[in-house]
Amino acid sequence: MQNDSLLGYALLGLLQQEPRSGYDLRKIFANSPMGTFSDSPGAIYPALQRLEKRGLVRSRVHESSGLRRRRLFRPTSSGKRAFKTWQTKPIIANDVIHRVDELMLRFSFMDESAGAVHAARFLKGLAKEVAAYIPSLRQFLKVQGARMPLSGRLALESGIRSYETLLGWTKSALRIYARRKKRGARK
Amino acid sequence: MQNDSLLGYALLGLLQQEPRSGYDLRKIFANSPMGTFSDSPGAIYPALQRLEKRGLVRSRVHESSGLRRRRLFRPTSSGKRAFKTWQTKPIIANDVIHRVDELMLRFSFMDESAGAVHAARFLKGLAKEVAAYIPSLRQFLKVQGARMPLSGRLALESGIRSYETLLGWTKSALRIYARRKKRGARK
DNA sequence: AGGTTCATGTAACCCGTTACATGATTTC
DNA sequence: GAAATCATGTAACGGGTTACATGAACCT
Repeated sequence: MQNDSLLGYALLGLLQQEPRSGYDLRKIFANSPMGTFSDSPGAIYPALQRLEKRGLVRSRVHESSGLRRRRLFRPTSSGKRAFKTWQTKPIIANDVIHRVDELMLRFSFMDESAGAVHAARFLKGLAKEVAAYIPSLRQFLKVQGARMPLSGRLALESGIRSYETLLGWTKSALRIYARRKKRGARK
Repeated sequence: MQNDSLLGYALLGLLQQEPRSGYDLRKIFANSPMGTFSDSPGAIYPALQRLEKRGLVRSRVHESSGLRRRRLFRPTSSGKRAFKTWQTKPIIANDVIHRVDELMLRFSFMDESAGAVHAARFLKGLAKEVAAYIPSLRQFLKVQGARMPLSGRLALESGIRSYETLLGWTKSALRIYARRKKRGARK
């Protein structure tokens, strides 16, 4: 089933690396730059319950002697499928305008769950959409800039720069995948 | 009387430029790169009602002959005060980690509602916090990079680049305010 | 006269935030 | 034996999304 929050996908992605408990996941969000996700129990435990209810993960309580009881979650095959579907769906213009965070999350787990071919395809699609969006921002700045206050203009300029940076990143990332592919083929 | 969503502040900021209707505001969100806000009526009209209930804006129905009836909103003095307080509060580390969008929104309306002095102060504070955050991301990449998949590493690299771009932007924006101040003084 | 745009709203649903609660285990 | 940390949860609240509803004015 569709209808999962970003947090749900982040959890699914992390659980695909290895089985983890809710507490493990909270620590990851608290101690790593991974997304901007909340490490609060009120977000994570309900999200795990929803994933389980939808059949995307299953869990088992571990009571290793001497250790605290932990409920370990792992994705089901249906969960893996749903994740990959979400991850590899084509990039549309609106993703670049309104959902850059989601795009980066999708890419973060690309190697592990979809492979290098999908990673390269993703980067190409992203580069295309970003390259298409930047001129429209420039155009807006050119047309509307005069009647905007300085700080507004500068804020827009900041947005443009950040998309330019993103575009540059996709290109350098693509080069890395290309190099890797060549080396792999040579071996 | 705190507790306002980002959308609430965006609306307050726009209403400070000139009185507008809900429909005006929707069009702005639909047709400008302003934030990533929703232009859906289900978001905007309730948000305006909340602002009015909290005394931050007031509204009046206009029935100019021959025109459609429009409800025009404008900020109250208490609304202006609340906006400026939010806008000029000191920048903390967590803002840079979790709330860059909010920071840019605060800055967008800086000239109009707080003035150039506050704008420069804001940029200095932002530069300081961003400059402090970047090394910790680099450190994380250095320590954890080896055990991360390529796509994860690249995603993190993208985040670092975007903070570097933001830092560069704050500096160039600061130069602009400095220049402007000098020119103003010379006059 | 009929379709489009203007303009304002409401209701169900989902989910994140904040705060609270509970108990076990480790640490000093 | 007290405090901190581990570990899992729940409940109230706020607010955004989606979808639906309504009617007036404008266009052809």
